[in-house]
Amino acid sequence: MEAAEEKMFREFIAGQGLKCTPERQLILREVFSIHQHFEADDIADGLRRRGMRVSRASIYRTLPLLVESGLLREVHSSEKHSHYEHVFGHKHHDHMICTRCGRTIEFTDERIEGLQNRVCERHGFLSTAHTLEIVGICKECREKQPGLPDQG
Amino acid sequence: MEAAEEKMFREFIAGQGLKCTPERQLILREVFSIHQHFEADDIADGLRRRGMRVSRASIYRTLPLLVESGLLREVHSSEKHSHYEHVFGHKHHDHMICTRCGRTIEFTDERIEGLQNRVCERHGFLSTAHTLEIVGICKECREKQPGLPDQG
DNA sequence: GTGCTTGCAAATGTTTTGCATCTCA
DNA sequence: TGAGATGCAAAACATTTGCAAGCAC
Repeated sequence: MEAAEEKMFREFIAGQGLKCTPERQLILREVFSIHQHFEADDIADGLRRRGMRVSRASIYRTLPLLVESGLLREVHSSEKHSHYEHVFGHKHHDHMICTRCGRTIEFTDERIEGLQNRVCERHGFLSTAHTLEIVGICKECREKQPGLPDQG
Repeated sequence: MEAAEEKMFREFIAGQGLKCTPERQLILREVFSIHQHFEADDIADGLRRRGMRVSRASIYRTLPLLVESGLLREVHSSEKHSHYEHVFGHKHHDHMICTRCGRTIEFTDERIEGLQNRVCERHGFLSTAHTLEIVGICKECREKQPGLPDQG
């Protein structure tokens, strides 16, 4: 049976008058087989490892489609190249990123979400997505290195 | 009289055992003469236009120093290359970015800030910075094109 | 004087694009 | 059958780096 994200993508593709090619399906499956943040090259590697050959160009052409369709979103503002994560099948969440160890901690806070909506309403802004990233030093790294300041 | 940001930078530079070169000062001044978001190339262009020659390499080497010193921060998660904005002399704020017209609306919400700090405390995370970007469609664009959904 | 900096040019790495060929709808 | 896709290789960019020469401290 077809995965729900494949159905969604298929519908999006059709709705745009585009075509559902085997390459796009392979990319989609690979994308949803990775349960963490990834970049274009991870998809290329993953497919190659399984012996499926899809050109980088197609990957770079497909990822924006997945973002447009709402299945993916871009994350990680400070990195040099684009990173993505699933949207579909994952509850919305935000990130805390540790600058010491690189760990990413996901969190959600309904009250923050609510206040964001209020801000949008106040400005007449129709929100389609948002990204909240807090960078700093995680608990483990702080414990490893005492003497760091308290909450800044 | 020397601008406050120059003094801060000078102190940071000295504190790191680095040197205060004319190139670094030119870059700093150019950075603080731009009152909007910018990228490395804008600095190169600006300096060139005024007949000051500083190599791109020096700009790329200096911007990270300005970020480290706390005078700049990186913004714009979805763009391909790094964008910056002043921190010094500007109250912290977040962004709403319109996908129709590209407009950036700055806002602050003390309650959101407060909740972010709470989340950090709860996770034992020491926050050094954060970025909140809401993307969507601004009031003006919505009014120009009725029929868009309400708050999504 | 020494070590950090600079500029240049070459290298790197990611993403985009032109084009001939192919294929889904 | 025709618009849209693909793969390839080249191009386009942004950013980094090695190195010799220069300059701040």
